[in-house]
Amino acid sequence: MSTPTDQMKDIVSLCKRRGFIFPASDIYGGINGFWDYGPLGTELKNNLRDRWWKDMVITPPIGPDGNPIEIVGVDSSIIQNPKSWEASGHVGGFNDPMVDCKASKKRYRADHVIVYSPKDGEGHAIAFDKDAEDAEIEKRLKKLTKKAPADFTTEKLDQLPADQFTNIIGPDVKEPGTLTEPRQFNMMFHTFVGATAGDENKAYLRPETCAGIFLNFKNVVDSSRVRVPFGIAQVGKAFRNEVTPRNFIFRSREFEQMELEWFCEEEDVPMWFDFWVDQRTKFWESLGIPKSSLHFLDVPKEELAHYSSRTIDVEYQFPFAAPGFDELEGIAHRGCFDLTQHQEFSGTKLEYFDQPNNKRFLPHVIEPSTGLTRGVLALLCEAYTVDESRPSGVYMNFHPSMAPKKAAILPLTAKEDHVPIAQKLYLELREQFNVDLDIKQNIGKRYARQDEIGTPYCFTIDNDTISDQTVTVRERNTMAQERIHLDKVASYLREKIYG
RNA sequence: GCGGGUGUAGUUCAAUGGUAGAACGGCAGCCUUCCAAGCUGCAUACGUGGGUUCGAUUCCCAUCACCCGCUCCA
Repeated sequence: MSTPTDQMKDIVSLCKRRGFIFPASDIYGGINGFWDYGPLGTELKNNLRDRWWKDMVITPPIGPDGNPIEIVGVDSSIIQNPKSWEASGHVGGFNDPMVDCKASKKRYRADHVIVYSPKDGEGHAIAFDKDAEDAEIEKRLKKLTKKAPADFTTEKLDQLPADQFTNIIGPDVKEPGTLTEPRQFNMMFHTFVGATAGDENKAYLRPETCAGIFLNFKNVVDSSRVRVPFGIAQVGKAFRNEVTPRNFIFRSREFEQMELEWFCEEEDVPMWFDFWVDQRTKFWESLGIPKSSLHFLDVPKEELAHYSSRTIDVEYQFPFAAPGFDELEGIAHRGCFDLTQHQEFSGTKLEYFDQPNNKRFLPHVIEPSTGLTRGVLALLCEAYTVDESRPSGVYMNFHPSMAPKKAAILPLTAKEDHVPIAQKLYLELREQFNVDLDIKQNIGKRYARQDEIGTPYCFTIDNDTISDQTVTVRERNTMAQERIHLDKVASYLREKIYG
């Protein structure tokens, strides 16, 4: 019986064996939280990225009014003026000092620990979690110090100097001195702009791509003739110093996002929100992710990010999450938080002027934001199909439009008669499709190899090809074969991939 | 960051205090008219760094990476 863990291991090793994904810096022993994309993984990732870009920017969906909606793209810098991250809330929210307790092995946010210090300076100070009940506090204080709450002053732990920590009894222990010094956990990678390193030229690698969209909102409006409602799309790398990178490329420290910021009027938010949830669902389904593998989580109010009043997470049933789901995409109503913040911090007016109605306002934003690299992982997991009955034992059931290789051209033998025809077909097809020409070894071995990298079609040239100009098409999932004319191969492929 | 586990070829595994084998995969060739056939040959590994030892892939320590459980995931 194959467990979800086994399945992830199998997927990871197939990815390495066939050149989808490698550990980054592999020959140096790797580096935690980073992965490299090999020849096939790069094709797969590009296919997903290009399809998203096409669906957003080149052929955006038809809106509720029957007309195509308007979306333009940008490609912003990974490093921006550091003030932009103060405005977005990342500098404040991403830098929480944490303390560890050596005895209880627990970790606390320093500002979430309340310390009761005795007013008379006698005895130990007692620490509590910020959510501790009054009765519980009173009881524990009495037990440990025989004093009442009124005999103490209270402060947050991050307000106290670290040299006093030796006198503090941690929230989950009975002896003092088990709390470590507060440590900064910088979720944002930082770097320095220019040759000298110092606080005055400190900068950050973006922890999300969307900020670059908001920073360019005015430039796009001024230069592109877009009118609300409209969207700005961006694909790019983002970086987060995750505490625990886990689950292959699911949570890595360098990853890639595909984000759309949809700017609309506040009163239209509910309509557009539903519109985008629907559109994004259709997107994943069209790539071969069945609705049954997806789950839609209306994020509870208390778990919403600081900027959002409503978020729906589109979750996928990753093997490591089974029987649960984990986040693939988030569709968030960000209100006008970002434009408001950037307007305030930058001092630049970002209001949109609606000329026909002669009004100025900050548009509200719906943000469908998905991890490109998480999407790749979902495609890999979904495609991975065990089939003991075939030589490879497994095949990758990629949707033809996502498959790294669309077809393989295989001369049945390496004899002189078959190879030239195969080469000619290959040279024709590669102008339109990413295809392989594979001449060596027996045909079964070559089919098996293509199965394992998820190539949906193989065209085989045999003696009949010489006499009647037909080739065998071998379909990956069914292994069924049919003959079609050489002239029809390109249109056949086009129909299967895009039709 | 904590606790537990693992680390031998590209992959999956084996053996061993006296420097390593297999299967599959890869490459080259023979043979092949449709699913890893058969035959021949070739290449490739003890994560890294210390220590113990005459000698370490094996024992010990550290480190790194991966997996599981916590923690974290704005």
